[in-house]
Amino acid sequence: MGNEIAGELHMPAARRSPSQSRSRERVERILAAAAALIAEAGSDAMRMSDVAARAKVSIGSLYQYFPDKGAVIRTLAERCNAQGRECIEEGLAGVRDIAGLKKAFSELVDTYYGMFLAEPVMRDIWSGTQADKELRDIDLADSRANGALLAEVLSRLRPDADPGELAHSAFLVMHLGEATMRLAISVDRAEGDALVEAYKRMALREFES
Amino acid sequence: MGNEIAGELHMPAARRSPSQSRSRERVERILAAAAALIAEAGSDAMRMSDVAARAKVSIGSLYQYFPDKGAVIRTLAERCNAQGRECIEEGLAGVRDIAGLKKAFSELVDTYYGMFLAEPVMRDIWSGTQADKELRDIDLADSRANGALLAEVLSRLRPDADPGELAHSAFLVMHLGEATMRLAISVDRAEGDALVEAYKRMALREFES
DNA sequence: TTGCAAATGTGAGGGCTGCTCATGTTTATA
DNA sequence: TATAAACATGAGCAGCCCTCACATTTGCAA
Repeated sequence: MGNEIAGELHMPAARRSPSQSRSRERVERILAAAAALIAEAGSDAMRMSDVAARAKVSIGSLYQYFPDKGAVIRTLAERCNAQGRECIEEGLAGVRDIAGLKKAFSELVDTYYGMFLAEPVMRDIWSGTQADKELRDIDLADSRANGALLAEVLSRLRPDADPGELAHSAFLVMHLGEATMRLAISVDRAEGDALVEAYKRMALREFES
Repeated sequence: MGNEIAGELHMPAARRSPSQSRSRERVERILAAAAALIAEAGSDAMRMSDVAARAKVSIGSLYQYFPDKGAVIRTLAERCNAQGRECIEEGLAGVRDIAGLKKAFSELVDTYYGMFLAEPVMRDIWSGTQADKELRDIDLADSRANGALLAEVLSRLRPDADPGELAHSAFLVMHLGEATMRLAISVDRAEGDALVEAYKRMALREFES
């Protein structure tokens, strides 16, 4: 509440801002330990005491940099999102026409799907435990940001269309993309692939007309 | 694990099957108390001790009918789903052509949206805490069941189309419908309405061609 | 009605986990 | 080298889910 300290790169909910390089390293060790534990057994089974132990840090230290367990997970989540956003920005960068957008979007979906399949942390955080309201807010902000990127391209390619409607459409397409990923990794691989393909068809059609 | 007792109407995870009418009443009181507490502060803040107190039942009794906290929530969730499924079955019953399907689907989406907006329990369970893996499985089964209803109608109206593809498409449309509802109630009303409209356009287009 | 077994009800307390805080240690600065 | 501020530590507190040994009620046969 009364924290006036400015957030650094993906250190949103820090209780004490690490000003010495030693503690920067500590924070990284904590996050690495948390990621490893989540990859092993999921964020629900992750115990704060285990995180501290694996990071070779006392629980007290842990709580000096993260106000609670959720904050650790949220920090990891935001790093995942930042990585994803970078992909999207890159992918949409050179788009010149609708055909190009379709191609770029299609490839982006595949890339994202691959990331969801390969990254246990990403899978756990987004497909799994969303108990935290703040995590859902982060998810929402992510969809919004990604939707804005898409909407920008779309409104450039279709200047005659209503910008507001375009924005809603782009937001929804991005959000439903995430939902599709979550669904796809919850079922067997073959069905997941088919569902992702079905999503692509739906989304691409949205770019036409 | 070793429970051979058959599940009754929406009593899936019961530890002891209520054979006396008195205990039926008790179970209903427990569920009503849980629903009320969820409506007030969300399932995350719901304490088992509070549920027992409000239902005028001891905690021990509570745990005779529900193996754990998740089971209470899941039972409530399945009741919601059953209610929703009934709506969908009714809505799709008289459909004779694609135009009729579009109209029925559009109305169904509005009905569902209204339910999400009005029912705090539904909102909490589906948009909120999905910490439980088994809850997500219930969600998935629900989408699948609803998707099957839609796929049946679709394959009747378009006998030439590939049934497998149709099934995937219907499953996805239903699941993304839920995702859209969750999204819509997370933002302000005006934007939520617009997003639901955008979803409808996307979904209806899926029924054509 | 009475007596007995099975079903049902009870709530103090066990166990686990997130988190705090009083105390000790290291670092930066003069 | 002295002093203050930043940083580190881990025993223990608080709170919650759930169990279990014991009490009560119900169904039913004698």
